Amino acid sequence: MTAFLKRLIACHTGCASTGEKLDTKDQIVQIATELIQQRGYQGFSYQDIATRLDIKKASIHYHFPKKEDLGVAVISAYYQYIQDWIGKYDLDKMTALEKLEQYFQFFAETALHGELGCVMNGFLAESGSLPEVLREKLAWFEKWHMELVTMKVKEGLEKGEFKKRGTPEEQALFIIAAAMGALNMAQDKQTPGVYDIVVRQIIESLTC
Amino acid sequence: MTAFLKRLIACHTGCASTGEKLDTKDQIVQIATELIQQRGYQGFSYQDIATRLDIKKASIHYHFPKKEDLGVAVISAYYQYIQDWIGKYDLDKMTALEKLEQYFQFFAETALHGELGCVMNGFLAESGSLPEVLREKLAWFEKWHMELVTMKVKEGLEKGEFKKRGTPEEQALFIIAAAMGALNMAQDKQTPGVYDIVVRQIIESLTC
DNA sequence: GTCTATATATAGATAGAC
DNA sequence: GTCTATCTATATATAGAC
Repeated sequence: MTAFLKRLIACHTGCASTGEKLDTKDQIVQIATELIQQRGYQGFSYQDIATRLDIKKASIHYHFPKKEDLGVAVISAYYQYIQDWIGKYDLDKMTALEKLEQYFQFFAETALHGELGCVMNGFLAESGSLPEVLREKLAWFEKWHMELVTMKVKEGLEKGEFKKRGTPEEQALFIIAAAMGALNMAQDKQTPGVYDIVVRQIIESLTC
Repeated sequence: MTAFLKRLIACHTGCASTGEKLDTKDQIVQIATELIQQRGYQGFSYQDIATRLDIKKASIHYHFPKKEDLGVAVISAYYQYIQDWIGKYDLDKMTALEKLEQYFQFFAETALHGELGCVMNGFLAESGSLPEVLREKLAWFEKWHMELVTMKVKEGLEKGEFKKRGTPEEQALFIIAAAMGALNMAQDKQTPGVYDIVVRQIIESLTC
């Protein structure tokens, strides 16, 4: 497990006892991530973070002069987090389906299995009022995200594990949309286990 | 076409020429809906609406004393809008698939086929900071939404139009998640036609 | 029903001391 | 790197005149 992952999980589970000391800058990114998942980008303030860390707002401006700098850092960290997660596995020994299941799993863990929303949704839902630099970073992430899933779909099709429906890109789009939508729905706590249910439906529709 | 639908579309297409005069209260709800789709609930202010209508903030407070009152009204209007839409059709003569396609179509129209995001996502993505009354209204809407789609799935299963995968509720959850996710993804303008692509994938996975 | 005026709180951000 | 102090803008909301 990578350092950032440890930190993210440590924070999500109560900010305690990983034995690893975090510097303030990382802690800020970590807390901002969580707040964006709960409230969206505009829904958190430097004061919220300052209160949690028991420091002052001005200290946060030292690390991230503008709020959009922090927003960009959150997306970068999230990207790195996923890359690290993937790096943990021996991809050569896995089937395409196992790789896709792994994808669903880390997607779920970043949201604590529905306790929090999808990080990207916290930005996307407000994209009409996001600063340009954030919209660009968001587009950059989503492009990479699409490529990641498209690769997995292509592999599954080549190996005959997945059923072909439209182009691989279209199937990837469908997978991402369903997974993101499920994480978002999980937030209103109406249907426990939405995410797992939706993931099972996606896999079934891909394989049989 | 119902009055509200006319109004909503009129607003979305430039607030002009339906021949129908709207009262201020309806116009406020209309504009708030659009702003929530673009920026989320916290992303718009009474000032934004006042500027568009060329009135003062205080006038909006007359109609909706608190912002959460306006938020609740937006959800109610959206519910009514969908009900009215459904009422336009002769449901007896339609197949289950046609009914589902109709559902996807009005879902798309409320978001101008991807020009705007999903109304509910504008709330859901920020649910961690929503006033209690709004969270309740949101849950009420989503419960109804689920029942609506579940009914359509059940009908399709009974008629043999849809393939069974898990329970009808699980299939409905999957359909809603994918559709909502697609509308949200459409906002970053990266992949033109995401919504239509995803809808086609959903239908294919249901029927073959 | 809309206005002016105002209250109060909080936002993002900067300057400069330690 | 964190602090105090402060600036400026804007948010939600209310009171009372027209």
